[in-house]
Amino acid sequence: MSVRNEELAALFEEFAALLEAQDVEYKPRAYRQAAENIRSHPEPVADLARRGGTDAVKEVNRVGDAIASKVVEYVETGEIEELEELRAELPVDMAALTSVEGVGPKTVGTLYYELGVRTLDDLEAAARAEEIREVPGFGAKTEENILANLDFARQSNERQLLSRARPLADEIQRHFADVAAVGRSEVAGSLRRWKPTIGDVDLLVASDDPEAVVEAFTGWEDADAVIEAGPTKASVRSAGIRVDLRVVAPEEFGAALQHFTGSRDHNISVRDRAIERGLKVNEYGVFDVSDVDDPDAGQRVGERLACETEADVYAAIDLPLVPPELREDRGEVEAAAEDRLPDLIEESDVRGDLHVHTTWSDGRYSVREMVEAAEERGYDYVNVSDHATGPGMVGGVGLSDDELEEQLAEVREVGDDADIEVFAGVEANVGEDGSVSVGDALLEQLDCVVASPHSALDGDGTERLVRAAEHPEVDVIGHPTGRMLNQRSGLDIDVSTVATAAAEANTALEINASPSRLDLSGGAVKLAIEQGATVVVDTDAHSPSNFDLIRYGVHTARRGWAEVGDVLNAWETDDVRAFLER
DNA sequence: GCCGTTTTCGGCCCGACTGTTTTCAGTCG
Repeated sequence: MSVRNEELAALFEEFAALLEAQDVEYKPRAYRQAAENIRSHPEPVADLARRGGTDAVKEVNRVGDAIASKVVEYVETGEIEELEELRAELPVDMAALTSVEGVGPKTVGTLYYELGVRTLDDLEAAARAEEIREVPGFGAKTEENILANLDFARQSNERQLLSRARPLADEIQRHFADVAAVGRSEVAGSLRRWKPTIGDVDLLVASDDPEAVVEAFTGWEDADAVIEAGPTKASVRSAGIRVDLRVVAPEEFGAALQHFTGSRDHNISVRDRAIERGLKVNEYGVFDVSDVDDPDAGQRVGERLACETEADVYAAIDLPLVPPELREDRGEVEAAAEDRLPDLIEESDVRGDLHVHTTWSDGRYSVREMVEAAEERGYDYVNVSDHATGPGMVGGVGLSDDELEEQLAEVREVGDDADIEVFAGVEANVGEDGSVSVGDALLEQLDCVVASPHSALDGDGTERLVRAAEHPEVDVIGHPTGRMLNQRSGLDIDVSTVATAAAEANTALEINASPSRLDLSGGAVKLAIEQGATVVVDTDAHSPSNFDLIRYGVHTARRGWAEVGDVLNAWETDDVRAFLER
């Protein structure tokens, strides 16, 4: 069983917290940044360690000799000696304890040394016994807050899917629409960057009367609890999701939006570039501090160059506007500086969907209904791709070759009546050995064959997907890793290897737009495109309303730097047909 | 611990809020 990036990231986050608890400076930040970059690395870092040792692991941004050798040590031995030593000195359940709102590494350290608190249960017992308020630097209020936040920490440490967070953000914005003090309001943070899962919802509001906005926010009917509320900033919990509000002056909205959209690492790159130019960037604007003795003397020191719009902020450091989806410190600042940012695909560029189900398998609408829905959306083409029977298909969902043959007749008939191109397809299963679960004779009759892994979804899937991609009748590899967000991480794949094979075989790699999948991920899409592969954004629709999920897929494609030319279903019908026939 | 068109040594993003304090540490984003 291979080591997952998530597991490595958690280790280094624990490392960072243990160091921070002991008042170590700077190292915690280095460990946290490394952890974050390992987590979001599109390929298993453990594989890098096995294949190329520390030098290969150092390819990960912000990972140097020391952390790389710890990765190798962990992959080889299952342990990191230094981490074990730190754990021995501070034997606490760091991840659980710091998941309590308001409890950080320093607090964990103090409560362990003063009261012997090691677990959430210890923490609750100490709070109930009113022991925490006796510790120097703590008081009754802190103790109450810990008790109030304990239950929430116990029940939920999952990140939220976009499909929950987006509608919640929309809901608050509707609430704000009736508040006179609210000027412009925008979603910021990871939600605006369309990360597949988000920790909280960040909202930014422009107003000359911030306190009225905070009041309207904390008084929002769906706010279950107020976490904090100051003059310009407040946080509430709603439906188990933390929502952070920040209110800024209208003339500083652009600088604030840039700041609160992040990512943290992107902003560090932006600030580094500003520092090179004698400038300072913060949430209030870009300032020329070259003639200022102490640039850190206040929030608005020096001559302000920009702040009204995000474009002004980037222009002040000689960059074009960087789209939010690219702001992950994956080379976008360098690309912007060299004027080679991609011309990203947009939702309106999508011309069809190549992965759609009907009542023939587990869809809830007929072939005709799904085709009509695609027509109504203004699509030029749609591929009917019901499940074939095979590995991973349970409960009689998948169709036999004979049944597929029957369905083919119906799809052709509907296609004859339709104003759009109707491709006859299938979603076949990729077996553990990379074989495809439908007979070649039938595959040859079909226009567009999607092949997806549905079983044995762990371990290394590279060879398996390469073999499927090289099958002459396969046109699309559906949800390549089979991951389900928050549930299973799916196959480990060497994206470059799979993408290279797919590019040579004229097989497209799917970006499955279902919010619980988003598979491939944005990082993997970027790698795939760099290898020359074509991607396709599909909704895997089981009903007409599912076609709306396309936006999650398009934004994932944008996170992968995809342009129209990279995305099969942004092409015209004839070009798609030509690709499928190759 | 990481990193380099100011550096291989000496810096490290930066500000709001809270609770505990008489000026600040910890947490969070």
